[in-house]
Amino acid sequence: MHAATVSRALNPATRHLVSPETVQRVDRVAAALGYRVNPVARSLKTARSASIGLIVPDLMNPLFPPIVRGVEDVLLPIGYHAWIVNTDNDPAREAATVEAMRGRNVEGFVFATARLEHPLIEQLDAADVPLVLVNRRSGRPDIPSVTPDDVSGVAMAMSHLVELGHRKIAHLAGPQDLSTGVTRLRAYRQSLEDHGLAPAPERIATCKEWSQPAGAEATARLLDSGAEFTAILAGNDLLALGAYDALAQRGLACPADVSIVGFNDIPFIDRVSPPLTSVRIPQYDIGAEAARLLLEELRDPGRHPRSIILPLKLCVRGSTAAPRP
Amino acid sequence: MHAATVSRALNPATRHLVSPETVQRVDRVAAALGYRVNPVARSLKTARSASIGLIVPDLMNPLFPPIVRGVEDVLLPIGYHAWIVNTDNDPAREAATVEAMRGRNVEGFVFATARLEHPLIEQLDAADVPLVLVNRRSGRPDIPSVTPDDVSGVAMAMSHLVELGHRKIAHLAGPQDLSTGVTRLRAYRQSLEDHGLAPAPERIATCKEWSQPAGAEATARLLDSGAEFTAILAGNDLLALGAYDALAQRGLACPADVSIVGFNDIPFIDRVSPPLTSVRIPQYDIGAEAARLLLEELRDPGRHPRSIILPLKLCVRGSTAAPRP
DNA sequence: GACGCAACCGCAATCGATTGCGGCACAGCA
DNA sequence: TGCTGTGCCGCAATCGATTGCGGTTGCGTC
Repeated sequence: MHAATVSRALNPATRHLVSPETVQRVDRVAAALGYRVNPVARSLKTARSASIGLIVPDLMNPLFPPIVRGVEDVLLPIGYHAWIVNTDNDPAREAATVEAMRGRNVEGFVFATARLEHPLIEQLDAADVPLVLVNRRSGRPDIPSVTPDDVSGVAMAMSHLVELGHRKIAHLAGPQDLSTGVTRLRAYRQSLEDHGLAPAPERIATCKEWSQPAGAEATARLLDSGAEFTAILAGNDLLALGAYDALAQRGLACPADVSIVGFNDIPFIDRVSPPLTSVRIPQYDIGAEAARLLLEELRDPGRHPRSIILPLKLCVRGSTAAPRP
Repeated sequence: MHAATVSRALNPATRHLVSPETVQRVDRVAAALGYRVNPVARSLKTARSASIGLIVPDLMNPLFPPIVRGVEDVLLPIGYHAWIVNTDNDPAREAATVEAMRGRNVEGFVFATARLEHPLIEQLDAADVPLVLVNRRSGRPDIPSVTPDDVSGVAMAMSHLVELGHRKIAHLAGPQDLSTGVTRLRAYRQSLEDHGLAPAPERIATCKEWSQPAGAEATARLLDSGAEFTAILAGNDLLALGAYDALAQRGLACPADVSIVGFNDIPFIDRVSPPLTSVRIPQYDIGAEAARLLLEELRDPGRHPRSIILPLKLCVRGSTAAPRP
């Protein structure tokens, strides 16, 4: 019994090259010996690994764990594994990680860290490395991605505020080097126009990062500038929490003085005080769809790249109310 | 120039076997060619991999991401990688994962999933696989672990309640197949005794899992049973949130009617209403210490196993107050 | 009975490193 | 001059699989 025959018998793809009796014999002996193929040796020979890299900026941001779960739940049943790493938004750390993963023959990547300008991603794409972006996109629209329908989400949030009677709506814009930040800001402007409201640049405050302190700082800036507004559309939930802080510090009440809408609907955000009205993003589905997309790419490398946009839902809670008359 | 020489020149541990001039020449050429050693080939030959496995029950539980970060931040600077997987508390999934990781030559494990009875962990330990348990321990005290000082934590929480004037204190106990659940329950009983309070079994409700619904269900059981209490010591924050729900459903107010103390101090728990008084666990440090412990084991396999207990801190917030007179 | 065709299996090369051992050169010493 | 010791380096085996190619076997056909 030669090793080559055993190899063929054990591999479903080559099993037909071996007689059924031999296959059976191999199976029996393998089971008896507790034999397992060595993935490292296999990977060395085949340059594959049954695993993909999952690049996340920071797992401590509650937005990402559900995405991770979505990816895992699609991959594990078919014997694939996801290799997860945090980058802390540090390009050097990201590059080192990607390098290490490529050296270990990962078959593709899911990136949750895309920036509009992202040389590493463009370089991988140019090298025909299968990859899918999640949540955020890069500036290159031809790279496959799975993202929320930010435009509709903002539109829903804005309509909600307008219906409540708000006319002066401020926006805490996210980082403008990220697609989410840019898209939501643009959608905010568009939405103002759609509702016949005048644009008011002084009601827009940009945050350098998606964090609570950044949100607080930006809100404080708005308040200090003397801009008038009765509601805030926050670029995401963390910024909204920061807005809570800034308002509280000024003795302003939410929603009595200012209504706030968040974005993402992260876990537990329905438990804060007041419960945050937020646009729910199907985080788990984003991860799952990304994994499926990547698997398609792996199976059929020449395929036309495809991107997916997932629908959102507005969750109305206690942070929004009609403005003071 | 033979491959063997190059190998030796590139490896810091064997570099002294090669003349300095040759080392320099190799370095130059390697840099010029952009040559990287192939980790897969190296791993096949050496049976090492510069990576460890990190087994987590569920990343969506906010307790775990900081632990993951702690582990990563210690490993990455020295060129090691952590390979993270969720098990969903499913032993089969855990076993499959561990199997896959061992096949890929991970050098050790950090387990955040330990149960008191845990055949897989005992089996790995018996096979001299380096491993460290975090957050929870197994029934075998000789297996290295990094855990919070649950006993002191419970004592602090209980003292806080007693000082406020509470005498009838209930406990939402966690799963009794987990060390954390058992230890905290025991510490609760001990603490009653220390304060000269009579034990009251009817004030203890056990939860099958660390989840919000389980906490709500257990609290409802306590309320339905007619047991008297003015405060609840919850086994962890999720159970405490569940208690919030159950109280609210009965029209009871926290802390006016019932004070609640949580455990873990997960992110954002200071933002719920009312902000939860909770025992803070140094999650990041747990992860970091575990990684350091594991690295020690790898460097010096014969070493005497060591466990670490980290101190806790009580964060007093709005969910605790003096009982109604 | 000779031939052709499949089906099946084994040989040996290959993936890219690591490492024990032996050989060679050169220096030091008698 | 000859011998020993040391420092470098290369040979070849090895890790454990995969795979192109060629050889063997068995069977059907003329």
